[in-house]
Amino acid sequence: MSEIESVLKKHQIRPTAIRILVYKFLRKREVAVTLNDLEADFDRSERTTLYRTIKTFEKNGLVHQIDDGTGVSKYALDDKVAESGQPQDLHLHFHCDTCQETVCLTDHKIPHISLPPGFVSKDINLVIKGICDKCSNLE
Amino acid sequence: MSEIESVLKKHQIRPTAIRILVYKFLRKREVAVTLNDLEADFDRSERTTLYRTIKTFEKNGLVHQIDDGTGVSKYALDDKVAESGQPQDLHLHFHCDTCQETVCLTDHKIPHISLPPGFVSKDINLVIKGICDKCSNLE
DNA sequence: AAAAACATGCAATTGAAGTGCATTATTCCA
DNA sequence: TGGAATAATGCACTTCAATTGCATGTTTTT
Repeated sequence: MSEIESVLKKHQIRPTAIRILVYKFLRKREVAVTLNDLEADFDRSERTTLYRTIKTFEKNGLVHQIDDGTGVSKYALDDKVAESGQPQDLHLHFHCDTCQETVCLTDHKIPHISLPPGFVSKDINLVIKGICDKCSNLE
Repeated sequence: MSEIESVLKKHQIRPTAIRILVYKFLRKREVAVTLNDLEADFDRSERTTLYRTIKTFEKNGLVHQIDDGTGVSKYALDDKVAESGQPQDLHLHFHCDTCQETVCLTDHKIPHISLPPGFVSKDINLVIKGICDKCSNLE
């Protein structure tokens, strides 16, 4: 059994052909991908199948969904999870206004933010927009 | 001329009947509103007109758009701007999973976040999800 | 008062997300 | 093993927010 298959199985995901391909695709990309990105790379496959594939990955904690404010959902592998089995720590996302790419800054933990009395925090979404390292070097 | 009219004019917005009503509506609400909220309160008026009204307000710095991750855009008055003419400071938004309302925690400034070399920050979107003060008191 | 600029209303389009259902593939277990 | 049960896939279709085009109505300007 390949390494990829065992990663999927560890997450209770049946390693079908498409799922393995989608997983490989996510691995290959360092940036978060949209459903359209997937579709563009998988002419042979159905949008719905890709949609459900990514949703299955998400449900089983293999990817996380990113809302970067562009109005289109993006997804990225929870690499740490894939290896350790521990849920991915909260981290921030950076969206580049130039190349439109969104990346996980996995090493940048979100600082603790105190809330007014009565507010209970369960989840945090932090997206920073600007110019990414690749694009700023091109200027 | 009413106070509202002068606020609109200060922002180069012609104070038409609908615009004044929309502004009043935004004032009345302490939470961010969706287009649907507006529409529900303005049977007489057209969705498109409300849409364009809010977009005009946004373009002229009277409201800011909030993406709280629900997939529906919300809008809230830039109160400070309305008074001072200065752009609203970056602040965080809180979305309550219970009542589904989103509020601006205007007094909570977003802490400085250092980025890796090459990344330039232009804008920050920080949304915290959980239970708001009203809903946590009800438990 | 006429022309120009802007606001409004209605119809229609777009695009992402999601659902229903029939078909195909895989797993389970007698 | 073979057939029932379960899950995955493909296709069509729906939903819903966002947005645009265009005709009409209203202000503003001169």
